[in-house]
Amino acid sequence: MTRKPGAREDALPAIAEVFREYGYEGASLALIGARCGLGKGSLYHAFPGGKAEMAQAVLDAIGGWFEERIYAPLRDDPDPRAAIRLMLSETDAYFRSGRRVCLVGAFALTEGRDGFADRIAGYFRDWREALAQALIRAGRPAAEAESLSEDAVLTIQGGLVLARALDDPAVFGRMLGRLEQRLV
Amino acid sequence: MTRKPGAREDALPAIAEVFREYGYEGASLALIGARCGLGKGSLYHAFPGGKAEMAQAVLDAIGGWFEERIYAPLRDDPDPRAAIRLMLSETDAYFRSGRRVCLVGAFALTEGRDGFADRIAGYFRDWREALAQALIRAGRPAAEAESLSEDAVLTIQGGLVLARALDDPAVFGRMLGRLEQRLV
DNA sequence: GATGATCTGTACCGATCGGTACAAAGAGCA
DNA sequence: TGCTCTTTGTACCGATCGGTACAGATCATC
Repeated sequence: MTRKPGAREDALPAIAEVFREYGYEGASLALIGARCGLGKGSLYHAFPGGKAEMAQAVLDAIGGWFEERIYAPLRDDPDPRAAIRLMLSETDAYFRSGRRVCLVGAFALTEGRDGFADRIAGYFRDWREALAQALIRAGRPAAEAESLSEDAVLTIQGGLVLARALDDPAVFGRMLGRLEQRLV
Repeated sequence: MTRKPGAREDALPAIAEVFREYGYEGASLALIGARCGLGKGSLYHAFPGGKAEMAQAVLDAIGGWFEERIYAPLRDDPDPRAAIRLMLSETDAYFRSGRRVCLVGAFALTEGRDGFADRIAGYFRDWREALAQALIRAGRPAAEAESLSEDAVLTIQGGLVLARALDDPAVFGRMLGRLEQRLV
């Protein structure tokens, strides 16, 4: 009888997009409801914890997506170089070649004291560790892999900030190109 | 008779800090007033345009600081390598070695449609251009200078995001170290 | 001290915030 | 068709939002 889990998953992408565009504070429930075509009743039925639960669910969904599509191959793919190239192409696709902003990064800059800090830190920590592992498996010394992976994760975030700030998505593409040279 | 300009300048650092911590939407006038010890009356006397004017004034102040301390030396210092090292040390100091967040970057991720977009874009464009000029004067080919300067500006922003997300300021220091290797 | 302009604290405005209450609507089962 | 439980829209809550009005405090000047 319970369609609840389905409704939750259906609404998540729209909610994520609102958070992405307006930030946590700027994303009002009225806006969220309008964007995913749900009244407050439905919204609070799917997310009894309100706005905070919506944000946590969105962060979890994003974390799950990256874990499955990027981190897991980075750790497990028998060809680590292929996994790294996959990471770059999936990253390019996910962020729409720089036209989309990283919600986790945006939350990191403004929020943090709302119980999101753990998820935010985990997202970046997992990314860095998975990439470091792939680099080591590709034959890099451990110290170099640590440094390179931190640099890569941070560079992607910076690329998103700058592409958005200059309103020039091409920044993101050029950054990915340089990253590929450094990584493979 | 008019102490207005003085009061404005005095309040700006506190206002900037509130915007830095809470973002534009999250920074309420009550919070701003409390933080700089000014009532709404004084606040609106100094900034008749309200919150938006406060934000613009803060962005202008930040832009002016960087112009004077970083961009101008980058363009004019007879020793471009020294100017680049100065940029790195001033950047480290300004962002408190990664403990402070870049307000311009934070605004770039969430806002933009409030008339701040020009100032935000200008801040990064000026930085990139000034650094490219220094690199060219230091003997780099133009194409390489363009690429390196874009990479540097974006890397600094990424370092701030990651340091904040992981709650680990050391990320910022390591990033500056790598940047110095690439630039000089 | 008196005067006139500047500055500031307080009260208040309508709008909107996140969140709750609840009754009507919808869906499965008999 | 009745019955039950889930789902939804709407009205509403107190709190707070950004912003305004304005009276009283403060100050320079004479």
